[in-house]
Amino acid sequence: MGSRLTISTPNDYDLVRDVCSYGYFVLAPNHWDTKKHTLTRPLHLEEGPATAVITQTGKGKLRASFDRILSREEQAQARAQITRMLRLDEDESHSKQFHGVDPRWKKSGRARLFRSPTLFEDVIKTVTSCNVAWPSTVNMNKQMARHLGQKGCFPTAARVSRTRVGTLRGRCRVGYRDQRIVDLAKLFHKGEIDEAWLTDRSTDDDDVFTFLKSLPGIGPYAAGNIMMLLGRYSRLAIDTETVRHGKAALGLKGTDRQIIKKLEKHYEPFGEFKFKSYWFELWTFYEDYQGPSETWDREETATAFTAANF
DNA sequence: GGTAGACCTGGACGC
DNA sequence: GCGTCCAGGTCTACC
Repeated sequence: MGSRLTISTPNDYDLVRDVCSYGYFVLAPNHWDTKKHTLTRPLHLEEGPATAVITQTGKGKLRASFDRILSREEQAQARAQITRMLRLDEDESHSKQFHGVDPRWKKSGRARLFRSPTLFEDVIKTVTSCNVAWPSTVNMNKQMARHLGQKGCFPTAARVSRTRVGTLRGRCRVGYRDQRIVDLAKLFHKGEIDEAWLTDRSTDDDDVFTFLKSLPGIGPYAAGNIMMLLGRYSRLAIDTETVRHGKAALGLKGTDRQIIKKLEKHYEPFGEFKFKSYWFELWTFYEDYQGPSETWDREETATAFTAANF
């Protein structure tokens, strides 16, 4: 029997709703159990990998059960990673502020977007989502966890920085992203990505955006997406899905360039929460087609979430 | 500052 | 079952 941690959450936290809120929850090594409503996730800790099964035990309370005993230090590390992943740092007042700006989500309570236990994983997952259909993103993450991750964990920056580009391409099927992924891992491993500066509220959004765009493999879309993952929601991450959403859900007309301008204008009133307003609109559209997100299974989304199905 | 073409994978489609 | 086409965001070279 392993360690069990009780984790306090904001009162409005809902594990089912708040985990199943962004596509990364179905990407390896995350496993969402669609029946038991638990999140299983292997974490890198000081003495090696440990897998957590996270369940909601009541209002404001989660339980994380591990497959081995954790030291005191490891318990603190696990808490920190789970807090980041589940966005437990965004308290009720943050949700209320968002719902004040965009009341459409007040009833459902949607306010948080699932992310990864580390910024490195978020950045690599973003790169694997660029210029590919969703099934390839699913596969790249699955293969990286399988071939490079210790006991099924997502690989660390140190491990990826030592990996040959041919291995990433051949085994993990990342294609031309191979060199960019290794270069990003080296930057993280050498400590050249200053996470404290990126998350500091006094750092300007424009400066963060400019810095992110200077990283290998990160363009305007990826930088906008990583800003969301850093908790900065003042920008959109515009890709072909955004344009499709503008046409299909908002009825916008014109060339892609014109539609993008109209989208920027459409989301302008949501100010600091633009990304959330956009994302929950898009998410609702996906749920209308595929059913509630808590019923989505990784393998099913890999086949169901193709452009042809939208 | 704007744009064309290359990059790689996997799904869709035609035969 | 095989071959071909296409979608997807970033990067480089060029105007």
